[in-house]
Amino acid sequence: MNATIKDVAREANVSIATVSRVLNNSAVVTDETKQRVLDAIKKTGYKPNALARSLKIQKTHTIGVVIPDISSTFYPEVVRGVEDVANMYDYNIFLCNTDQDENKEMNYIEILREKQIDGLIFMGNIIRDTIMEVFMSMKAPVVLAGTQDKELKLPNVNIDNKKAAYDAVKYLTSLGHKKIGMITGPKTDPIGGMLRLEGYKEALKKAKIRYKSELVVEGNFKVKQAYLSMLKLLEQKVDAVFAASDEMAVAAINAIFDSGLKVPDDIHVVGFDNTYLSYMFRPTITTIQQPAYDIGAISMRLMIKILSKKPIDELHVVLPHHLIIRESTGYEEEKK
Amino acid sequence: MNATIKDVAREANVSIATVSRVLNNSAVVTDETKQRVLDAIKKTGYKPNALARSLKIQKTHTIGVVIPDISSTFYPEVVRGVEDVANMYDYNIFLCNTDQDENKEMNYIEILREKQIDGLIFMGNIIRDTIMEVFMSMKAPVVLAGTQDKELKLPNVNIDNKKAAYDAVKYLTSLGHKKIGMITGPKTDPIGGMLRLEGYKEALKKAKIRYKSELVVEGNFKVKQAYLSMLKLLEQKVDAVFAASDEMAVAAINAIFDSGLKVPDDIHVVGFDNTYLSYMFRPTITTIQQPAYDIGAISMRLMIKILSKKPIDELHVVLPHHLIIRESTGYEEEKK
DNA sequence: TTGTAGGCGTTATCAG
DNA sequence: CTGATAACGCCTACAA
Repeated sequence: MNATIKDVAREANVSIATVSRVLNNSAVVTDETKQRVLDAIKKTGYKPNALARSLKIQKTHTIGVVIPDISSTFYPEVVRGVEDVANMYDYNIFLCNTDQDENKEMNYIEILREKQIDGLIFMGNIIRDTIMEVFMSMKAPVVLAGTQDKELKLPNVNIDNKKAAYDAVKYLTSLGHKKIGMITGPKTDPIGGMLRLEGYKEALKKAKIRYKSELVVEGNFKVKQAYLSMLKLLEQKVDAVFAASDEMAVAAINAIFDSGLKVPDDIHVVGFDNTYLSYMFRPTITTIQQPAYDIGAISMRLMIKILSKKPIDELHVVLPHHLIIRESTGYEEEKK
Repeated sequence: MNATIKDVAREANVSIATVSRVLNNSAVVTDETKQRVLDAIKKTGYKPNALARSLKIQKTHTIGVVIPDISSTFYPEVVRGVEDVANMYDYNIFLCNTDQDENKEMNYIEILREKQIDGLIFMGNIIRDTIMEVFMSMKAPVVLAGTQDKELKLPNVNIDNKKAAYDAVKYLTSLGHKKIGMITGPKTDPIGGMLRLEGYKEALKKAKIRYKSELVVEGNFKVKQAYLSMLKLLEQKVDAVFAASDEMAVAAINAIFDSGLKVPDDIHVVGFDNTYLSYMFRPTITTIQQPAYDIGAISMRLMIKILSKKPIDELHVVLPHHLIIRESTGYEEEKK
């Protein structure tokens, strides 16, 4: 059995209150008794029980992190960002993978509430109404990372996805391309399916290119689907493609390559996310950099602020994105 | 304020004991009162407080997962494995990134103990003596995933790293290569630095090739270092290279390529881990598949068994590895 | 400066 | 079958 505060008290010949005091230096204790307590702690090998403490003070210093899938490309970075900042402020994180499954999401949120998390950082492309309801009724604050709810009621940190897509496609038009295809995320996804598509359309409009629906195919962020999507676009004889993720861009390039064409010689490709795939893959891929780590870190920072009830200047943080130009659009990189 | 068991009791006109009973159906309760309680729960929106419960029953249904870095290639998969199984058995996981830093490791383990985790799954190339000491003195069981302690005191799940390296290099010798280089992990790493090197040596011996120390360079699993290491090996005019990780293999290939040579035409390369880099990268990379997901999943399964005090047939699980032959050693893959 | 005692929200042991 | 009540380990007025 682990030693408790009682054991320490007995050992040091003081009351448990005194022990508690030196533990939290919440009040002045004589140097002498303090030392006795410290000795007793060492002697008994006492470790405070965070459960009991949390129960009493109504804080767990724990936050829940709900993500689609830690084994995908984007999320590990953001979780790392969350965790680093959390650690900095002595918070621990519960990690939950949902696969964007509604039941799992619900279930986890329920459990996290029961475990009395102090806050929740949520990721996932879509915020369902049912989930939104729970969020609004929770006492623990919620921060959305890399997503947003329709009405922007919840604090969130994101990039400007529409503008980012706009920048990507604009670059393509600036290169003189007229027939630009796009592989989007699922239609139901407000970000990868909608905002980025809007950016694409706007860039076309700006370049006075008429939008054609047959040049847009819906992907699901998976390699296989994207590969097939690209095959369809090839039938349309596109001369450039904007994919809503790097993974889909890679799949697209492989499809192009396997069809006997070359990137960037015959077709230009732009991805999204700047996952390390985009620079490890050859040709290296022009892409939009989303600051994954920062999205996580800033989300957690925002959470800390909310938890400490500090005044918050802005509940919706928009982080900068960058277009990174690489070989897949014909840029010659200098060798290291 | 959240409703507590008391509120429910009052609402249903029963004692808190009865409420607790229906909550856990730990004893028979009349259907009628049961219904009253259920109604009261719904009405009050009561959620049990897991903290209080855990404090009482001395179990948190939470396990700590300590890993080097969730944003690296290998660990996300294994964490996913852990989490899936944990979820299956209603456990939650605390995620902790250590960067293999001793202080961080110590610190996290301390905190996890205070938070009363039921078990700990630990990853990291090296098990320091100081850490080992803590492990032995903890009441929560520890499982090592993808690592092992020198004396094999702790339960662990791994592949046979020596045999795996042996298989990789043997394949290279079977291809007729005589001058085979190796980029290892850090020397202090018992697995990536030692076991895999041993396997390399043994395969050479088996092929009656004399071991030359100048053909072995120490890497640190990072891209940059490996790139430079490969440059050194090129001076030795190796005709094949075995890298202790895929990332290092990719770096090696890039170095070879940037030096004006080609893979597999001029030099063959074998990696380790079968991260998705190895099949997304072109040329695709021959590698050893380590079942990352399974390592995580089985570790957690082992943990569950230990926690439920079931008889355990084997405390050291060895999972199968596979040599996956791809383009980097001259294999012509069929196109999808 | 230190000690006493009540309570955080549960579960579990007794009686009844 | 149900209700008091004592823990679980800690914090914190309130007293002394």
